[in-house]
Parts: sequence; C-alpha cells; structure tokens
Amino acid sequence: MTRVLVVDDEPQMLRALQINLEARRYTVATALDGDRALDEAAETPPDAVILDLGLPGLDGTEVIRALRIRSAVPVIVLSGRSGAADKVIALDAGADDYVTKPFSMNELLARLRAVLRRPASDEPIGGSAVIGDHTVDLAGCTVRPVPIRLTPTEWRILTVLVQHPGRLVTGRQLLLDVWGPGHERKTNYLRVYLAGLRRKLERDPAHPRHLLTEPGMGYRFEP
Amino acid sequence: MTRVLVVDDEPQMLRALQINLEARRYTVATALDGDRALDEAAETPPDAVILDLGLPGLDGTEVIRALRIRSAVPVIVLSGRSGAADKVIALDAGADDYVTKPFSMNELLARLRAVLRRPASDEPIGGSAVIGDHTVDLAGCTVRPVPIRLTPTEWRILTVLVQHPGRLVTGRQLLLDVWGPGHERKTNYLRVYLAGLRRKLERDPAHPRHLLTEPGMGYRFEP
DNA sequence: TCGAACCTTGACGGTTCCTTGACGCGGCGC
DNA sequence: GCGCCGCGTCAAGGAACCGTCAAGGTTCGA
Repeated sequence: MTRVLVVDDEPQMLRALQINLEARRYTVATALDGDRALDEAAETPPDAVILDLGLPGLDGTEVIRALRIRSAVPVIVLSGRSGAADKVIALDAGADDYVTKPFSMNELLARLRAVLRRPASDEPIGGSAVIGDHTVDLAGCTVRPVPIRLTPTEWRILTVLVQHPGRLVTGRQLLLDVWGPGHERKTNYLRVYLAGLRRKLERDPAHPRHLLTEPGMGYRFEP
Repeated sequence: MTRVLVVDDEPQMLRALQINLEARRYTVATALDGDRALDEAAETPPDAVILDLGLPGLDGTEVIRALRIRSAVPVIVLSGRSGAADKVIALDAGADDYVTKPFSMNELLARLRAVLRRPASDEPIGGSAVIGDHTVDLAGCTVRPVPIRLTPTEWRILTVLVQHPGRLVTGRQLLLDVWGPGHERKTNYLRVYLAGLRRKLERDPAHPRHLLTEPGMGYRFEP
C-alpha cells in the first residue's frame, strides 16, 4: 500500500485530504506541524509527502530540507500564495511540485500519481561503502566485485550503519530503525545479524575491521 | 551540458524560451509540432522536454505518451487552459509538471530544476539486453535472432528491469511502474510474469542467470 | 457469435528468511 | 576462584516468500 504523509495545520483540510486519499486506497499518515511531520517520516518513511507551507513553528521550506537529508521522497507543496517567488523558493528547497490553494482534489491526486510514478522514489539516498574486499552499493543493493546476497534485514542494518560512518549507533537506535517501535529490548537480533554481516563481508569475521562492536553501547561502521 | 527540448507552435514563445534557457547554460533544441518533436527526441534524447499542449496535428497528450514509450525523460507541460480536468489528463498521460500560461519565467526555470534534480532522469529507455540466446530490443519491442512474442505487460516489466541493469528493483517499484498505484500488494502478479519471461527468454528457466530473484527484496536484471 | 490472446486469481509445495532459545567465551567485580 | 553480564555462535521451528500450474474472466478482432 502506498503511504502518503499529509502535513497541514488546519484539521479540516487534513481531514478532507485524508478522506479523499483513503478513498483512493492510499495509506495516510497526518501531522499538524513540521516537527511532528519529521518524527512521523523518520518513524515510518512515507512514499510521498503533501505539505502545507503555512505551518506554525518550523517553516515549510525547512521541513523540505530536513526531509531531503535522509530521503528522496517526493514532496508536493500546498500553498495559499500564488506568487512566483514563493514557488521558486519551495521548488529549489527540494519540493517536487507546487499546488496553489484553492485546488481541485482531482488535480492534486493526478500530481500525486505523477510524482509516485518516478523510479526509485521510495529508496533512501544511499552511498557505497568498502568492507573487506567488497564494495556495497546501498542504492542498488549490490555487492561488487563478487556478488554477495544479503537478506532484507541485513540490508536495512547495513544501511543504518553506513549512513553514519565512523559514528556510534546505539543498539536501541538500530532496533528502532530496522524493526520499529516495540523491539528495543531484543538485542539478540543484533548479535545474530551482525554476525551474519561480518561472515559475509569482513575478511576475518572473528576480528572485524569495519563492522565494530562498542561493548555496552552499540555498533559502529568504520570506513 | 543539459539538453532541453522545447516544443511550441508559436515562434515567439519558442524564441523567448530558447533565449532564457540558453542564458542559464542549457542546450536548447526546438520543434514546432509533435511529429518533429518526436523525431528530434529520437535523434538526440534530451534531458527534459518543455511541451506546449496546444499543438497543431498530433495532440499534446499523445506526444507525451509517445515519448514515454521510449524514455523516462521529464516533461513539463505548458498550457493556456487552467482547468483541473486538463491537468489531470496531461499528468496521467505521463507529464511531470503542468504550468499555466501566462507564467513567470523564473517559476518555469525552478520547475525545470526540480524535475532535472531527480535521479536517473537522463537514462534512456532504449538499448538492448542479452538474455540467454536472445537479444531484446526495448525501443523496437523485438527479440532477435529468433522472434519471440512478449505480451504488453511482459514488455513493461522487462523495460523497468533492464533500465536498472545490475541493480535491485523492489517488487513494490515494479508493481507501481507497471500496474500503477493501488496494486503494490499483488506480488503474485510478479511471480506469474517473471516465470513467463524466464520461460521465454532464459536458457534454463529453472536456474535463471539474468532475471534474478532476491528473496524478500525484489528482482534484478544481471547483464 | 465465437475464439484467441491476455490478464487475474487461487492453491500447492518448496525454499529462504526470521525468530527463538541454548551454549560457550571473555571481562569484570567480589 | 566464582558468579554475573554482555557478546558471538549455532541450530531448529515456524512464518513469509517464491515458483508453478490451472482455471476463470476480460478484451479484441474475425
């Protein structure tokens, strides 16, 4: 099911969008301001974001920039201002489309379909990392030069670690990112999967040089 | 240099766009009607297309569909009609954005930057791929040296896979690209059609070497 | 009207992956 | 030395996923 995150400070507008989107079989998440929108997007990444620019607190363009740091999710901006300058600012901040209020629901839905049609819209911005003799490409989910198969969970863990190169990632954070809320205590998962990743990628799995354990803290990817 | 193809039947508008785009260091190609636009796009594939809907001869939406058969190039539609219905038709035909005349040049340029920013926008659909004893030509929808019939759905799936050679394509993405929004859960479609493609193209369908499955992740075309 | 090609849908068996528990090892404090 | 705790390893059961097949439904043209 396609997830759409709708951000608007007016409950009426929020509700109207939610009803229309759910009628088209989209899964809808809502947020009333920018901070909660970023929390929600971090929790369960949406496939698209519909964002009202006129938010209290965090500015709409800042929300776009914050989203862009971690993902390439398409963003459609709603705004009451039709001036060209506003559109330029929002689009250059990273928005994918700009719709002026009042708008037709059909037009918004068509624009939503247009941005969702793009390839790789749900894939996180990934880089690549060198581990042992292997180069892993997060975007393409490939390992070169020797093809090695990783399971979906292994890819997710590796993605989180590689996106914070050299920095400690707590077990809690890892469990939250990969398994979601409610699994923060299952540290044995991490032991099992980190062992698997080392066995597949590290030159000497017993003495890892890139996928390191910080006892009592968490794990760290060392480039 | 980024190539932009501008299609408009009014020479004045064409010239205005060309001057503004070239001032921003874009390379500009122009066409006065849909047929010549398609010829030009086939000759030297552009990185983006700016298309006036009100063309003589070939309808604008048909131009979009024709472009979409062969490439994923971003298309920005210009139109004098601001009705929501027209926008829906154009966007669903495959347009990426819709700008109503009269428009601000800065807004158009911002939208152009927005569509060019997305990844892989310049990758053509064309080309061919070797699978088993067969060479499939995506542009001509033919298989050599032995002609093999593929159904429309099979062509669409194969196109998506071959466009990302060596990279993983999630089942979600495939379903979204081929069947559109609302079908993301019907993974059995993929099982049926991938089996069909392997039976027709792979040397040993039971042990595919080019149309690979990544369990839990998706599928991958391995050249 | 009929038939052919294509698309959908469901069911079944085999494979892969996730989860879970048990065990061993090493460090640390007592 | 002894027990505790965190971590690495391993194996088994169950769940989820995939390949395959066949039947029903739809569309399109003869």
